[in-house]
Amino acid sequence: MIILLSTRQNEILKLIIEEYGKAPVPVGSTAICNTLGVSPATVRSEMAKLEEMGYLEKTHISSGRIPSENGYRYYVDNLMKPKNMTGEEVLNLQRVFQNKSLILSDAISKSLEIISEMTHYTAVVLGNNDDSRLKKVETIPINKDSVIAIVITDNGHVENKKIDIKDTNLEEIAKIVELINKLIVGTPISEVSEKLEFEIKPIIGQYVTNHEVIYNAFYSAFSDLKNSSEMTVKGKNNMLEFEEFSSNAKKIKDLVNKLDDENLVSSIKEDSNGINIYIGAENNIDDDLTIIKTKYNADNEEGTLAIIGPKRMEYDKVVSLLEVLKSCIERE
Amino acid sequence: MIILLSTRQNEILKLIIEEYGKAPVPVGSTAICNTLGVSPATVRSEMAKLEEMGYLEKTHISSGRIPSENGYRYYVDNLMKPKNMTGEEVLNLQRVFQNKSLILSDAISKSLEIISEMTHYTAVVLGNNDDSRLKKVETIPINKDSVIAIVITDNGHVENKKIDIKDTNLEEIAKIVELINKLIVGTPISEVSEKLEFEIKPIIGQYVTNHEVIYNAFYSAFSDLKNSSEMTVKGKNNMLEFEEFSSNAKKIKDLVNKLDDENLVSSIKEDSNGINIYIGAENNIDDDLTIIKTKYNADNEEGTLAIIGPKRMEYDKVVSLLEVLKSCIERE
DNA sequence: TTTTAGCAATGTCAATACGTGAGTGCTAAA
DNA sequence: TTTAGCACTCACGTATTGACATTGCTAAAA
Repeated sequence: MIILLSTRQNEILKLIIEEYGKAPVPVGSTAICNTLGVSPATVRSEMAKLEEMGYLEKTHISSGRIPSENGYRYYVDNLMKPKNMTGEEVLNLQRVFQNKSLILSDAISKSLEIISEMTHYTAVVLGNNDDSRLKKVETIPINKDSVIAIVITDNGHVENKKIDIKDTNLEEIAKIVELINKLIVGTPISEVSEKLEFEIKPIIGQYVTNHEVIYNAFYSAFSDLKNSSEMTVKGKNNMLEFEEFSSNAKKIKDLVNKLDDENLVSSIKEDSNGINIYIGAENNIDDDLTIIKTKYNADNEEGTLAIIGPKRMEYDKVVSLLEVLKSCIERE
Repeated sequence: MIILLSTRQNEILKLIIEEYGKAPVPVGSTAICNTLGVSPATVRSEMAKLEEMGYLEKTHISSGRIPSENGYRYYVDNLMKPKNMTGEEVLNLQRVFQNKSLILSDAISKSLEIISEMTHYTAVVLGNNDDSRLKKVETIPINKDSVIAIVITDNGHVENKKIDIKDTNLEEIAKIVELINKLIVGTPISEVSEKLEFEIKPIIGQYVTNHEVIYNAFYSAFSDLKNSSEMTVKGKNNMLEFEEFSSNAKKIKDLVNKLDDENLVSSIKEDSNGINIYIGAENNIDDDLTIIKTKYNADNEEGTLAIIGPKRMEYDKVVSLLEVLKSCIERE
């Protein structure tokens, strides 16, 4: 149920959000009365109404107001306008994608670095190459004791494992490699481990005596590829410098740990298409943070982009940046 | 100039260091008088002498004593005895190196993880594969627009780059790969970029029209290998939990940034053989930390191990652990 | 009916003061 | 040489205070 606000109330909410975005200090009536052309008392009575409706909060009885999560929600849904990016900033992002020697995931990672420096927020990409398929496996002997097994997907990701060949020999390895290349190349990475287990293992078990070592090496290379959900975080420590956190030791440790924990950040994975905004308690990471994320979907590679910032972050700017970035990726 | 201490003074210094190791609280005379079998007053007069000699400090005029950096230095040089590790702990480390499917650097990284969990300190390895040589390069086409260039060293490290082949063709790439494999395989990684530039580039420049893209891909793969000084940090956030830091927001941010900065940590690289201990100001990272490090030198791979902890860290334990680890690596 | 001026009320923040407890140095006796 | 006793010092936690910002309310003004 959306409660409609008067034009002036909209304006006040927006002003408070903008003001609070500059510094996490409660905004008083005098601070914004000039912009509105009314007296502080008038602003105060409007503020009281906005508070009653749940869009503003006080930190204590005689403090100014801060936006509540509902307030931000209302702002994001009704008040926010896409921010026009200057050509310069957008250009920098686009340039990254014109560099053809970068594979897609590197280009994304580079552009997130740019965004995190620009905004001082934290930028995350979770690639899950769901659609990529096994392109080729190969072994290269490096000395008398070991060979390197190399596994490549059709979107250019490479994994490698060392195989100890003391208990086997090159011919047996060659046989297995041939088998894999014949039977399971083209299989989606997600299924490749199973295929190895149920289609290849029974065969090699019959005529390769010491197949365990080789089997294990490929198995683990495949799992690595599958799990290379490849989380890249840029500007992780940016978050520590925001005033609302920077002098709170406990919060800082908390944030450092949360942003280091791969599982926690990867829990922001499932959502609809488009740009999704999770304000405070709406995300399951931290009530003091907002996470804005979107899926991307290039040819054969999909993933999630996310920008993490304090709740008072510049929503309009981040949304616009993500839109630009997403279109860069998908135009690839 | 070493000032000799009486047996009792040695004992007091050692007790204070041990006590202060448990918690960063100044140690008073009563806390250790029982162990020594003398009255607090006696301990106090000895403490006063130790302070005058520079081995102890007070935080304020009526506080207990804490060890000074000189005190730790004296302890490390004269008092500390290698700590006997329990079989269990050592065994865990050794097991890692018996797993033949791990290349050396992965085994080291895994064992540092064990150590950092065990000690709650931060563990770092700086591998610089000075002696490794180029084993093979290879290209694998993944779609009509691009091939993946793969570069392998004789100690099993693999790098890969995407090459955009819009402006060239597979045959030309094959020629270049053949050339590289003929002419510069076996070259130390450190020299391989030069060789590429001065021996290969002139040749391919003559008869491969669009060689720039291919050349650049290999050049950048080689540089990546060379610069894969591959710093691995385990237990980075452990440091934040030590009482002397855990409630100091500024210090925590400071530590997080320092431990994130690759250059800063890699400045702990050059030293003599054996185990080196840098207490507080002796290291150039942080006056409140001690860094214990040692070089390792396996067949064709060398690097540096380091354990970072608060100044009151368990010196004996860390030294013993590093000795065990070093011998594990060098026995490989 | 809406807006505003005026004012009491309330809470933050920084500075100050106070009491307690831990620990020291010193001195004189054991 | 060691120890008991005592005055002294400082950190730390808990009030106390005053200055300041800001609110809500009320009554007058627009």
